[in-house]
Amino acid sequence: MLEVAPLLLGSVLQAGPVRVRVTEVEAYAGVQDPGSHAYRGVTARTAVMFGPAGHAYVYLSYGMHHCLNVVCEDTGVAAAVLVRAGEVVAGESSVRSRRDAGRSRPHRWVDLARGPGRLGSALGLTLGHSGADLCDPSSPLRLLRGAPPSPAAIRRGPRVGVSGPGGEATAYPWRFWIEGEASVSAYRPGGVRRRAAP
DNA sequence: CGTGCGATTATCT
DNA sequence: GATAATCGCACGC
Repeated sequence: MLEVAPLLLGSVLQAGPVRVRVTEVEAYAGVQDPGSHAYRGVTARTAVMFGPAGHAYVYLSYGMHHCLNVVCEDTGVAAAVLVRAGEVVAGESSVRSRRDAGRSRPHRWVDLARGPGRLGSALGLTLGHSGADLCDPSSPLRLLRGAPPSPAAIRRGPRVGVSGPGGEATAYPWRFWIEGEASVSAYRPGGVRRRAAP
């Protein structure tokens, strides 16, 4: 799975007219990872994470954000990669009709899919997308190959937003992103954001 | 420019 | 009934 995560960088997600190039991902193991939804075993929600690789796991975060994971490993082994950010490369008008609705000022282009919740909104995800086969041409949500980034531009660091007393974020440095991408540059690359240097 | 908090609901105990 | 893999805005300096 840790081998698959960086390979997702640069690939393209497609939902209807919208296409998003992935620039940031985060890996989650299954029962041995306290930060994973699969940590407590199989439930109705997490069942797809125990299914075959190449399917989508979509969940609702904080009651309002739909976040997308790509299931890795084979049936019986829970592992997934959370897609944290990307850049809109097609269908921008469809994205703006959702993202800019009821807002006084439009988003900057790089903000349209920066962050897991925003990316889910950009793609128009719903819980109905959970379990979709990303490799099936008839699926509403697909994963296409894109130009891979330069291997030298790939960075790795602590995960974001993982709760737990032991600091699981630093225990598993499983966040991967493309250095120099505008859609990730503001996302505390390398871990904690520093204040101005002394 | 940095920090703090409210929104809103599926899911699990 | 509590919790959560977040976001956007308000406010204080």
